[in-house]
Amino acid sequence: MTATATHTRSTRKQHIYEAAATLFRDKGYNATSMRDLALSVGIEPSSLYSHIKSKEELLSGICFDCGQQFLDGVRAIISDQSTIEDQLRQLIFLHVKIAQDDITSMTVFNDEWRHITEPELSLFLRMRKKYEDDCMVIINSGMDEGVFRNIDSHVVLNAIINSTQWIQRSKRMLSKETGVLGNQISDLILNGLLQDNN
Amino acid sequence: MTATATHTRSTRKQHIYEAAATLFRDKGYNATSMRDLALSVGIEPSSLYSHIKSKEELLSGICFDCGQQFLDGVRAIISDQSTIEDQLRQLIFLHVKIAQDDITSMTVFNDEWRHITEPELSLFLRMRKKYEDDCMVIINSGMDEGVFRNIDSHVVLNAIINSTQWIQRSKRMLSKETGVLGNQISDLILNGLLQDNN
DNA sequence: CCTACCGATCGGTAGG
DNA sequence: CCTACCGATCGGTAGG
Repeated sequence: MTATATHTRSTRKQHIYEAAATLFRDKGYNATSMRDLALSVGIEPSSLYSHIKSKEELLSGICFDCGQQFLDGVRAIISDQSTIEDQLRQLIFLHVKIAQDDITSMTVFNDEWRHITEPELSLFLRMRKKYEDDCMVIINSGMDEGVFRNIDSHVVLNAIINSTQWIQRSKRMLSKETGVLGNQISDLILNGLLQDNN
Repeated sequence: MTATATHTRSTRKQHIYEAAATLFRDKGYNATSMRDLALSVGIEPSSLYSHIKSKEELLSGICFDCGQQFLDGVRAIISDQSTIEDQLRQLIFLHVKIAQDDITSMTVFNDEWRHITEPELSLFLRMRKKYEDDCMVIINSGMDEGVFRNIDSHVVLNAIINSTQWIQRSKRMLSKETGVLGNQISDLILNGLLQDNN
């Protein structure tokens, strides 16, 4: 629904966004120059400005798009009426899937968002907070129902979010099947590392 | 043991390193100018070069120091002869402690190391790899002994490393007592989120 | 530790 | 989409 949402971009604009996401991922936002980007797209640096307003617009556009993917995902999970354990599994799968499929957006979303400036920064942080709150609903429900143990919910939230964040940097994990990897991470978080001593 | 190890720095040099670590943490390496740093230290930009060789030296120095802390820590854990479960707990405590105590170095170590250039970059990556290998020794021993369940050890390693990484960005977690927070994270990773159904 | 200064590079604009 | 170009800022050096 944002002004820069994917489906409203022309093909060329889309191409520029994807090249920018790749460069931001590899070199970081500040280390990527508009000349780097132009070279990667195959036009002169000044020609970029026929398609985009500024370098900053690229960054915030990428971050908002990725954030929207997470928001849509968690809302679909909450509204479908599975068991709480299953919802937590789905939440982990959502993270694994986005990390594997949308690798350029994901790294920028995780690492480079802090270079967004106001007023977009506040909007972005609000979006991120809304997402975390939605995740918290699942975690807290599980504790209320007695399905989950009573651990500081912030610790749990961050364990989930961060246990999938490194995937994007590991070739080994990117090529792993989403279902297998998702189950391994879910299993670790839900059942723990210790062998059951029955 | 590195040439830039903390104990070999003069007080002024030390002051510059700490100011740099804080700025790199807050704005990122590329967005921090030597003029920013000079202002923070209270001298003219060019005067910085009486104490340090280059901006890059600051970055790699900070990263190597933090890496050394981790290496020393994990080696102490391995060489002391506790149970495997206890060693894993100590490993998580090590991460919590460094994240809470050495907050400026830690963020730079986690986020900004990729701006190190060769030949230091290779050295840094080798150091990081050595640390991960040491951690793997603990995880794999636990699985061999049958104490830990058989989960992809890379998944486990990253869950541990990343489950403590976010601490540095949370005021709430920085002010929490190390022992309490360390136990909560250890408990989650060792026993899982699910309530035992006895 | 300072003044003075350098070449390189930056994001972006004018005008077509 | 290009040529030509701008003011600002960068990391770093010379010389004292």
